Amino acid sequence: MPTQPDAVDPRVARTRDAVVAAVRDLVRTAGIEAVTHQRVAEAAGVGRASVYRHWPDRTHLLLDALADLPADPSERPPSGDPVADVVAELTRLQRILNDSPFVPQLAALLSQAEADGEVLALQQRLLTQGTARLRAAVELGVRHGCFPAGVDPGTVVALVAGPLFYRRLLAKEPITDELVTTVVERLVVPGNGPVPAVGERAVPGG
Amino acid sequence: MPTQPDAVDPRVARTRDAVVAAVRDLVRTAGIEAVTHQRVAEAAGVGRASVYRHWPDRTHLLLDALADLPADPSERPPSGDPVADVVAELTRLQRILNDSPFVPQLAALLSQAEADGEVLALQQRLLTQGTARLRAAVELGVRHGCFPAGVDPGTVVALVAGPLFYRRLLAKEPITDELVTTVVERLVVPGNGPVPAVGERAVPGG
DNA sequence: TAGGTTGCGAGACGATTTGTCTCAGAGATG
DNA sequence: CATCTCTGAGACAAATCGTCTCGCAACCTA
Repeated sequence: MPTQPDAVDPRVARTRDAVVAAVRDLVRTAGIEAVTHQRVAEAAGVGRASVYRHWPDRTHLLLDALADLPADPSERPPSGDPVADVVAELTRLQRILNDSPFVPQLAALLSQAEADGEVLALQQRLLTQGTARLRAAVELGVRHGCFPAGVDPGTVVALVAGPLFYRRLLAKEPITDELVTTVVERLVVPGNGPVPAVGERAVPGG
Repeated sequence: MPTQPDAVDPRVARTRDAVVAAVRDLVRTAGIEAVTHQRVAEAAGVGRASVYRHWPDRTHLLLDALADLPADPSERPPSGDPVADVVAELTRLQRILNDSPFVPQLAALLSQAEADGEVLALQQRLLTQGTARLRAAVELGVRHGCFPAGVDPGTVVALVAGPLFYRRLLAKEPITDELVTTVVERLVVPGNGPVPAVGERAVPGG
């Protein structure tokens, strides 16, 4: 009978944190292959039985470690200007994707989702919640006429977010300001809203 | 001393083909995790020792199985019209990505590439050769003024190919003609070239 | 067709890994 | 302080890994 619903034995929290951190580390440095109860236990400085106790199989080990999107300290409420909000969201995505530890986790997640239903569900949930604000800004922009009408918002999201993921996941290059700028420039209906500079207007023209 | 440099013992070819097919099957149906010398041997109907003989480790097993991009029967030489060529390439990419067996392989490749240098090299090579014609069309289009000037061709490639990969790899939805059309519409400099309808340009009669 | 070569499947083998279990002790709770 | 509960250590069987050997059949060459 727990005195408080949220009360967690500090020992449990300790092992949990150590293990999750170790799994993330392993995914980043040695690939998803390396995630094994044994190796995780060693890396976390934790008994092997303790790992089995809390995570009966690899999937749950990965689920817990990949479940959190990296927190973004610079989150701001939507400004109401669709273009500015899309730029803000893309810049946020740029920062997250350029942050190196995240990419191997993402790749592992995608790969694992292809074969594991539970991981697939997690991946879809993360994608939905990660692109929620981008989608909101896009829908607003379509209504305001800043973005082309008659196009499925989901298509627009793919249109603007896709290039960033491509750069980082496929081409394995950092996402430049130029890419973000170009993506938005290409999207905005001409004459229907200036494209604000990303940071300091990265590329002045040529 | 082989009489001919290309002469391959039929027995070797037989096991090789069976094993490569089995690995592809395993990646598709059970995930990259399932790719084990043992399971591959069983699935291929081949002795375990034979698998070890030709593929000393998992990496080489995966390399050989993932090395080939799916052949595209409808490859046509570039028409010289940049817009038409970009559409043709994107349609080709659309077909390849919508072909389900390929996506799990791709996801596995990306994930593995994060931790394995050899796989990374292969992935980069495949990407380069897979987007070569798209890049050529893009560069031509930039020179002709159909596409915005002053933009890095690599950026443009990310711009048009990214959304397709996003749709399939992240959103896990099939790539619609609408997406392809919108991607190209958004790219072409207004008034500098009509966007051909995707449906009409795709496989004739198909 | 005959003879030497070579890859094959089968399986033995020790080492390692996996998943489960027990147990004593440290740490948390009240 | 007394009572739980989680932990680390390690035992244990089962499964897997990587290597090896062997006899056989398929292959190539003459």
